[in-house]
Amino acid sequence: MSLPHAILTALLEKPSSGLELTRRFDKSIGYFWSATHQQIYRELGKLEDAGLIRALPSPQPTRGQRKAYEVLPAGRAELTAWVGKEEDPKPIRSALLLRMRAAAVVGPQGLQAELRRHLALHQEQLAEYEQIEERDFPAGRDGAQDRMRHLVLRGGIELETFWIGWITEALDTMEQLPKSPAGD
Amino acid sequence: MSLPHAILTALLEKPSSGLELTRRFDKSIGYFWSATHQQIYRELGKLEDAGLIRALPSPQPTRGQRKAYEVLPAGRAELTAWVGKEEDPKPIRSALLLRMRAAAVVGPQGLQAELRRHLALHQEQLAEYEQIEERDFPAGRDGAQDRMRHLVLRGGIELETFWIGWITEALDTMEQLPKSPAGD
DNA sequence: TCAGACATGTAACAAGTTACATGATTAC
DNA sequence: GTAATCATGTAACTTGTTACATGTCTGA
Repeated sequence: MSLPHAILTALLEKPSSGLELTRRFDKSIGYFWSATHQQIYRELGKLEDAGLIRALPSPQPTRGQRKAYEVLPAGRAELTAWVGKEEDPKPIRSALLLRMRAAAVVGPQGLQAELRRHLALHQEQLAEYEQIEERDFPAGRDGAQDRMRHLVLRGGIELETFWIGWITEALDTMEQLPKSPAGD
Repeated sequence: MSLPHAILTALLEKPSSGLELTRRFDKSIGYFWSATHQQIYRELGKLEDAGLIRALPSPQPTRGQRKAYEVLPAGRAELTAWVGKEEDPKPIRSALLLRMRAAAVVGPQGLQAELRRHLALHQEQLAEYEQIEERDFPAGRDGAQDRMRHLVLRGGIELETFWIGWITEALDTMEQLPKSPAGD
């Protein structure tokens, strides 16, 4: 149940239309909560019905015409309550770790190439985050908002760093393995 | 599309019934791919229909009576193909990072307590993994299977370590913050 | 015999994904 | 006027979650 809260956060930062939100989810917000435009439109509808947001008054908001939303007090209250709510961390779901386990059973054919490909992707992502860090969080700026947003970015950076480390470790290990598939 | 492959892996390691699988998902496999018994039964049905697994011959497998499955050659082939297939990493979805970003907008009320709670949970999980590591991967054992399964566990350990580090960092930062909510 | 554990399953729903449909605006 | 882009939306489907229903087996 986090998508509505992601949208509320984004709209509080800046009232936007569905497509603008989609674009912002492709960038910053989507770095830790991704969503497609279909999900976003569906959720905007629900949030509006629930009275948490409203469409900004505009000419005639028909199909094809831009419709921007802003957060209502009830929406801000809902988000505020959610920030401190007890909610257990969801168990990890990593297809890559799963594939490694499967490889232990049926042999690693092809997995090394995949690992190398993922390594490159994570390195790219890390580079992107580090660029954002340099640009948006130079030493010195330290308002409360800045620090918290910097923490979020640090999370992304450290996660990518973890993956790069693990994949490197995995590749090292697998290179030392005999070529034949692991038999039971 | 990983649940079927998680099940195939588990069944190759050891033919099992639905409930046994559920138990194994609560432990080892579920550490990186969780599933409830309802998901598992549904998926077992599909895999059987697809001819990838079959029920082991048994008395009369009616409702309420144990029904064990084993993997057929087609199932092993499917899993083998999947291990090396190109499949991009899924974007991260972290409610905790999202809550931090929301806190930057509506203020951090309650978030610190949540962070402390999560910190404790992650520390517990890490301790559990480290116990498993000691028990199952003592220095010396180094078959190909062992090494790959050890890598998977290392992934879990390093991920928990990442979270512990990040949350600690976050708590440090937030303790230095002024008490008032972050205004826009 | 009946309580409790074991075991499989249904149903309804929520969330996420994929493909496509429709209308408005702009630039040529 | 028509192609490209902007913008909102529907529909169908898959995956994951929650609550509950049903049958079997074991031991007190």
